[in-house]
Amino acid sequence: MSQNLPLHTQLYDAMIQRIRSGAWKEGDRVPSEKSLVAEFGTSRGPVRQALASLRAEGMIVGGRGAPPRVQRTVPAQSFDTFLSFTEWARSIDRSPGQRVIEASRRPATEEIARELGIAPDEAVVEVIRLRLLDGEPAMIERSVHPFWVGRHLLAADLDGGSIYQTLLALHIAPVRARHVIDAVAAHPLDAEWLGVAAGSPLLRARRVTRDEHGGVIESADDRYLPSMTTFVIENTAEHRIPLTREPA
Amino acid sequence: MSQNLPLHTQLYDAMIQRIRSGAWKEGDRVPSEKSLVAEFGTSRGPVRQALASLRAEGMIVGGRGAPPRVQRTVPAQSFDTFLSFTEWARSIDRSPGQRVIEASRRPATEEIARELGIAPDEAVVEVIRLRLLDGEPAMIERSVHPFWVGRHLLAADLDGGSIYQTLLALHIAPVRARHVIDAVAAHPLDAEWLGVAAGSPLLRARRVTRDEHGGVIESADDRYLPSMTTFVIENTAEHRIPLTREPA
DNA sequence: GCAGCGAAGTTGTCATGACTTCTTTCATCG
DNA sequence: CGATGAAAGAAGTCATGACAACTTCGCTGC
Repeated sequence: MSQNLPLHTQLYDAMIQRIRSGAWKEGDRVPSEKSLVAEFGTSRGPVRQALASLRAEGMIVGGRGAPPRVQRTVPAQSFDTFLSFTEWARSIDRSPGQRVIEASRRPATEEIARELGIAPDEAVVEVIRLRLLDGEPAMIERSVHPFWVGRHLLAADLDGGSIYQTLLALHIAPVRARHVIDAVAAHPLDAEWLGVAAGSPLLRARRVTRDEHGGVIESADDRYLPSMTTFVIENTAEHRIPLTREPA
Repeated sequence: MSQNLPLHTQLYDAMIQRIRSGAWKEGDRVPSEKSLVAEFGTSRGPVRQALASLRAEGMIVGGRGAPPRVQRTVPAQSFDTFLSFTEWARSIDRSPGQRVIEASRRPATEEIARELGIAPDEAVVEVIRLRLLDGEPAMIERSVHPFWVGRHLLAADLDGGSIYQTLLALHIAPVRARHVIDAVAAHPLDAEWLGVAAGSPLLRARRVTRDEHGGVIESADDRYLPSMTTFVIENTAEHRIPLTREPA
């Protein structure tokens, strides 16, 4: 499969494989570093680096004199999966669906210009979509893109494909995102699309996605039906994660 | 201050200090590993380990041929700060407050028994508190503890101290937590305490906290006023974090 | 003045060896 | 038979040395 990857990456992949395949079961002790070194024929460095990666994801815990144990067999969702509704739905074996409510080009308001890091009145492209999970409404996604990104979307087949996939094909790759999560009451229009009463509580995730140079690719406002979707975060005393509780 | 800590920990602390003090400014290049090695008089290992920790927290980015840059000067909130309302409020320079609405001992319902990993009808202690930020209502916290934990709380000065601090003093230390985040409509009672209309959207975080042995210390249901508090998460393509979007 | 190229510097990766600290296990003693 | 303690095993920590891959910057030629 992959021959030119660093050793520690190959080891990591091999270990993930064993955990997923059940060769290393949940609660099991992982083989000792010494035996792993012997098996893979490397030095201790790469082995420890691979184990450290697993540990950082919470796949294994413990150690300090004793071999670590397998903690979780389900890995944290990758960046892709967390950013793309389509990828996510597929990863949990649900069929994604969507209805484009609006796709328009317009000048940026002052607020949007600030969020996207562009000048006011520069053109932006706004896409509003209703997202479905197994045919049922799950969330409303409102995303605003600067024109250099958005122009590709106006031309694309929004009903069929995923925005994320479309952009990837154009080598516009998101590498960093910041999510602000809170709750809002459903606007009458949102409520109609989602099939709930106006004023119902919705879980809102506002997202700013950036490319490798720090340029903003999109500013999105996702409103989930809490009965369909939740966010789950795990936290340990050892590992700080980029999660903060902030005053509004 | 600390003399017996591992070298890489000391280096990490020193670097954090420099970032916070502004010696290393945001956007700056971090000194090269070679110069850090020379300055601290260690080998490259501990230096790289310290840098790796900073990187895992998103404090520095880049590298690969070029010295890394300082990305963020505000560290991710520590486990303590994220778990304890009191600690959190203090860390953002707001004064925490609270009113105990209820503190009671009762037999566990089936659902609560399952969450806490105890037998149904075993005793549990439930504490319901209104939490204030600068005197204003910010959230309602409902926490349920197994009796071996809760009995200390019934005896403690709940109005004055923090549950977290109380438990720490008893060597009951949370080390792992799982948060499920969604949105709910305010119950009439909650609404009254929080000073909003019944049915208003609230940001709900359900939390299960465990000790080092995996035993459940508390199962909590926090309901935040979205106008007072939000959760912020940062995500990069390189680092997976224990964050998932899940179907409800 | 600008583009392209090459050298130097820096980080990524890996091996080896050694010591410390903690856990586990097992044998021994009460 | 249980508790205690010693020994063995394992992970944590650190140093040293080396090479590869990448970035940056200055120099040269156009």
